[in-house]
Amino acid sequence: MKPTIRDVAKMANVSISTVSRVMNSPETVVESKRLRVLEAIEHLQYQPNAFARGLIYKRSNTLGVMIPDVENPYYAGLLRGMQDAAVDLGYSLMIVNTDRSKERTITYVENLYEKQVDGIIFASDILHPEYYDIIRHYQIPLVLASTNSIEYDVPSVNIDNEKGAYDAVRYLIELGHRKIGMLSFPYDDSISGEPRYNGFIKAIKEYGLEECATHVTYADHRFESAYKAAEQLFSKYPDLTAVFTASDEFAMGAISFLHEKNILVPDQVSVVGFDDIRMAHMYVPKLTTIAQPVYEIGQHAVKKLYELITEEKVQLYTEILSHKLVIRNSTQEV
Amino acid sequence: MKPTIRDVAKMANVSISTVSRVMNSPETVVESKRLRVLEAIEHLQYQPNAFARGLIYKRSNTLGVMIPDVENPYYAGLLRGMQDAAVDLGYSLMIVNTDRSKERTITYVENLYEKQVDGIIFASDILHPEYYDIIRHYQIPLVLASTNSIEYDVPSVNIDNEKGAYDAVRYLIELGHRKIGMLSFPYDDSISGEPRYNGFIKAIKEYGLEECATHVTYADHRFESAYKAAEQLFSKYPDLTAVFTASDEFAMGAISFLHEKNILVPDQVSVVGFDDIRMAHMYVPKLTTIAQPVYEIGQHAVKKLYELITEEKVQLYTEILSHKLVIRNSTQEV
DNA sequence: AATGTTTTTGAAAACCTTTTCAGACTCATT
DNA sequence: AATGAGTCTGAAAAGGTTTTCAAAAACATT
Repeated sequence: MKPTIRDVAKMANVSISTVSRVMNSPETVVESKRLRVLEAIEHLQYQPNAFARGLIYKRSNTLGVMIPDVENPYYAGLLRGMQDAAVDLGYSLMIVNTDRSKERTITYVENLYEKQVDGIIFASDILHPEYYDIIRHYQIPLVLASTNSIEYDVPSVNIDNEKGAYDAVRYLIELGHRKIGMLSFPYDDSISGEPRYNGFIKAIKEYGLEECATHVTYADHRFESAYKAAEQLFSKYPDLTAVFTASDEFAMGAISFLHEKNILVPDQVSVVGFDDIRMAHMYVPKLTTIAQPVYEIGQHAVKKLYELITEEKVQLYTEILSHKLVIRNSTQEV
Repeated sequence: MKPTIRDVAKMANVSISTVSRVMNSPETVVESKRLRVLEAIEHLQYQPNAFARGLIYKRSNTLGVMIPDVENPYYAGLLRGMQDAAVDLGYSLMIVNTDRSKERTITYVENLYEKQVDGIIFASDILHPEYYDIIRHYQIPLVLASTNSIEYDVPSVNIDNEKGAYDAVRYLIELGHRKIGMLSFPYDDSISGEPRYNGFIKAIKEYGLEECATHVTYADHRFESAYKAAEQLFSKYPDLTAVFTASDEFAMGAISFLHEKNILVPDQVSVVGFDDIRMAHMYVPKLTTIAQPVYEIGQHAVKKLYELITEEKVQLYTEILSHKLVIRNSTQEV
């Protein structure tokens, strides 16, 4: 049996109130008793029961994290930042994979609510009305990480995806590339699909390369489909000298395809990715990419959630962290 | 304010006992009342409070997972399997990164204990006596995933690392390689360092290649240090035609190094990895590797922990899942 | 109609902690 | 020695649920 406060009290020969006080406001109990209590706690290896505490404080010191898929390396970095910040603030994390399934997601929200999480971080997916409604209804504090919402007024931490894409493409143009294609997320993905595409378009227009606007193929978020999309892209536009991809995984898909066709990267085709996942610098060639500060996004998201929980409001609603272009070996002058 | 069982009772005009019964043994309450209660629950969107329940059942339906580092892609697969199995069994997961730090790990155990997790999965690290003692003392059910313990009698799910390494090296030998090196984890890592090294040795001895036994360099678990280790290895033994690496990340480190030295893989040097992380088939070249059934390891670990929690014992103590050699493009005949 | 049996119900205790409140004790002041 | 102020302590209530137990209600049997 786990020792309870009662056992400690008995052993130290004081009331349970005194034991509680030793733990929560030790200065109010005389030294002699305090020492006895401390000794008893140590001896029994007593740890207060979080259920009983939760019942009183109505807080669990636990945060729910909803991400599409732990296996995606991009989220791993996010998680890492969240974890570290949570530990600092005395919180634990409960992580669920939504797989971008509405049904699953809603069940998980119910779960997290029942488990009395103090707040939820919803990461990297579209905040559908169904999600918003239920979280809203339960009145669970919510912040968005690596995504944002246009329709709803929810605090978020993200980067400027359009600007990131723009910077990537401009870099290619400045290297002298004129025939540039793009491997895009689906356009209806308003989080990273639409803005990255828009950034691409903006850059090419600005430099008068309107004809590139059609050099785009779409793929869902996985490597395999990026590989196929690259195949399509290059069969239609074989004279492309550069391609901007919506993620590093897409970049790898493209490079894999090109490698198989014996097209050299970067000698014949330059590729720039997005995200700067850990693997980006392990790849052959090392990827030139737009680095997202994933770790910071994760950290800031939990800090913001903490702020929301404790102050019930948040200073800075929409936080945009800055990306940067990391130049490695998958690009070169034309 | 969150609705409580009392609010439901009031609205349905019954006692709280009846409400509780509707939720836990509905057949014992007459239909008319049951319907009224159900309606009230629906209307108030009532969810029972997990703290109060936990206090009674002494269970949280939450499992603690301790892994070295979420960012390592190998663990992501593990986690995925655990998550899916946990959801099936009605459990949530609380995940912590130990960073292989003793101090941190012990604090986390205390945390998880306080949060009343029903059990702990300890993954991919050595179960130091300090860890074992504290978990043991708190009497928290424990299973090991992707690791095992020689000193202590703890249920575990793992693969046969020595056999895996042996199979990898034998494959290289059968391809005709005679000058084979290894990039090993530290030998004092008794989980994957020692057995994989031993498997290497076993294979080369069996084929009379004793002189290869010295062609080994060591690195900690990260890419960068594998890169350096590869540098050492090839500067000492430049005529190696194949190298077996203790992980896919190591394989990538080796290939990166070789690529930079303009040594072609697999044309001049064959490389075989270990783990088959998701990235392995995205790499250029796609890695030949020993595939661990990570997803299954995760799943089985959760199931085993569940068994341990509910039955207080476990059928199969040490579970060894089978690996397989996946032949891709980083190896070829000599 | 009276009795016995079974089903259904609600009151209250239990789980473990924190916190309020009032009483006991200490110490200083007259 | 009596009073007052201040410090320390323990009893009890509260938090939300499940479960036991006894009472009430429903039904069946004579």
